[in-house]
Amino acid sequence: MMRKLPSLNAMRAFEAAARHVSFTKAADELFVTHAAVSRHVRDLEEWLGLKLFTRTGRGVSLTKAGEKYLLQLTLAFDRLAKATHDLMQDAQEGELSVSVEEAFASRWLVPHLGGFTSAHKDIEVSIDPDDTLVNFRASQANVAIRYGLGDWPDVDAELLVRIKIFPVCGPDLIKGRKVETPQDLRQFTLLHEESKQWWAHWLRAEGITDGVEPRGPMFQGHLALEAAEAGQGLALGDQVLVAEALKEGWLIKPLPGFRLQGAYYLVTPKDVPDTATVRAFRVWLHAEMGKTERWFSESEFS
Amino acid sequence: MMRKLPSLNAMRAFEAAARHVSFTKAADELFVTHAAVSRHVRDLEEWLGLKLFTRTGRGVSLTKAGEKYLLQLTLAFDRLAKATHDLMQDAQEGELSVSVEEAFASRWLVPHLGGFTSAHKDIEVSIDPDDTLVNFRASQANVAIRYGLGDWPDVDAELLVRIKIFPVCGPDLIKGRKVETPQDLRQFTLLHEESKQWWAHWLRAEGITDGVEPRGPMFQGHLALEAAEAGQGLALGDQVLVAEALKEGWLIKPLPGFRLQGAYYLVTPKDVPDTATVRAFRVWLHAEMGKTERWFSESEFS
DNA sequence: CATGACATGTAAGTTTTTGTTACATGAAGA
DNA sequence: TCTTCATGTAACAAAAACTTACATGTCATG
Repeated sequence: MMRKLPSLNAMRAFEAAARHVSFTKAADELFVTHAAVSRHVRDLEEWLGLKLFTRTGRGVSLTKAGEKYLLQLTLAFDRLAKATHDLMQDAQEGELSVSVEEAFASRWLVPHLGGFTSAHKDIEVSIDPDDTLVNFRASQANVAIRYGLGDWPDVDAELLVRIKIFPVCGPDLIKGRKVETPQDLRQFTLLHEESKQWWAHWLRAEGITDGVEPRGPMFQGHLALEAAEAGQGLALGDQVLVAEALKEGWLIKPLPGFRLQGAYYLVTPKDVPDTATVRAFRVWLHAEMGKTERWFSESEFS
Repeated sequence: MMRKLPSLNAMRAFEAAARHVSFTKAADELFVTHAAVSRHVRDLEEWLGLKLFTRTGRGVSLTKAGEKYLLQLTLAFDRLAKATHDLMQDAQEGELSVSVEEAFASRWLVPHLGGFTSAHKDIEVSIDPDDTLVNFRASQANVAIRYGLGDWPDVDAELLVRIKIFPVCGPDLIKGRKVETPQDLRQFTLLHEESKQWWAHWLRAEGITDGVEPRGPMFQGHLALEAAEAGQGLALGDQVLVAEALKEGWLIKPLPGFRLQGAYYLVTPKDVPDTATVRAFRVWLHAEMGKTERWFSESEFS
């Protein structure tokens, strides 16, 4: 597919001059001097080997060839301009792709997202579950929500909420049993999540050095929490991920927890300004997360 | 009509890269290095504020936005290429506009042109009668045929035929009268052409200093010759313009003439190479003019 | 697993294109 | 005839485009 094309800028200058039948008006439209337009048209005529304008000392008129060319060039440049405008319009208003951990997706984002989509009917949100930090260069995601310290390289990260972790389990698991101290967990199965070694942290924070084994079944993503809801043991959850389950009574919080250094962050490509869509999502996310936090701090689980 | 457009070259580079899904192949097609393509695509993505490709370390794949954009850009660039190609094709093969003096047009070119057009059915010839030397900048003419010394500025001029002028008149004008010396013209009306003061030249060349008035009715273009054919007097003609009339007997040549310094030239814009059409016309013109010259030199009128 | 091949990314420097400025020319109108 | 309007051109300046050299990452192969 070899296209033989003259200078595209010269073609553009010709098209404007031909449309206006005036080099001066074309220059105004293109924000250059008339001399630039004159130069471009001359160069184009030379390249083509034929005359596009006849000159009359005080202006120009189109040759027949020039008229034919104008018609086609206008159509082509219109198409380029429309395609470009539509593309940017879509990006502004159309699609938002969110990269997020599986657990966060299913336990917080999906249950809450209805509020965002109903308030922004023109935005189509797609959720890209990914337990690794998004590589914005290799992904279509516009934003990511990620647990961590926020110090990832080459991205901008804005803190959403600091995390507290605590044991949770199904309400039937400890019915009729005494669970008042961390030592009381000895009799139960501790459910672990693969990517977060939080049980060891919790036990250490509670001063437990022996008697309670920090080992147990290993689950991917939010499956540890689902196993806990199914009565298979105790898992460690954070207030964001278990808020709904606590609210509904699927999980209870038998013992206190502690605040982690980590937090959830909204992550965007480094130094890339928000599109309107990303901006809207960012604003909504802060507000909605604020609601979850307020609920939790005012609840019996706090 | 303000179109907001990114760098056209960047769009072109993107389109090629997207079509090939390869920066390297696009670079090959555009005769640049991969680095230039990479730079253009990066700049375009930045301008648009969205990603057109996802990068995978060993190559690229198109985003959905990139796919949409490719579709439109291919259509637009195809149109630009086709319009350009068609235009040059037409110029090569389609149309020839010849600027020529009225007399030459009606007395030589039109009667002979059928040979050219029947041998080149794809070329549409238009004749632009103009008694002044063509200004190629302000005219649609590709070529001109012009009498003169060939030293006009800013054009290329190629000699076609040197001119001889001599008196001609209708066959009935001198019937029963003696016309053997220039002095014998005293009894007749001398018909003048406005732009060429040839009678004075002819009389001087014949050594006539008195007795024959170099004044008479003044005609535009070839009208002096037509008046001569109509029996209104004697006109001075050249072998090219009067060949047909002598051949047909509409004019006779009662007295000899002499060779002028001037000639007919084929005139083209300066330093502009022939298109195929102009080339074909040039070749034909030389051949056809050669025929006229041969006929004249072998005839009783030479 | 190491290495080579393949492909894109980037910065600095070079080349080309594009644009500006100043002056020139020609046509139209008062 | 003079002024206004519009395009043309050459020389110079600025910006865009391109190249070179080096870097990084992925994939395939031995």
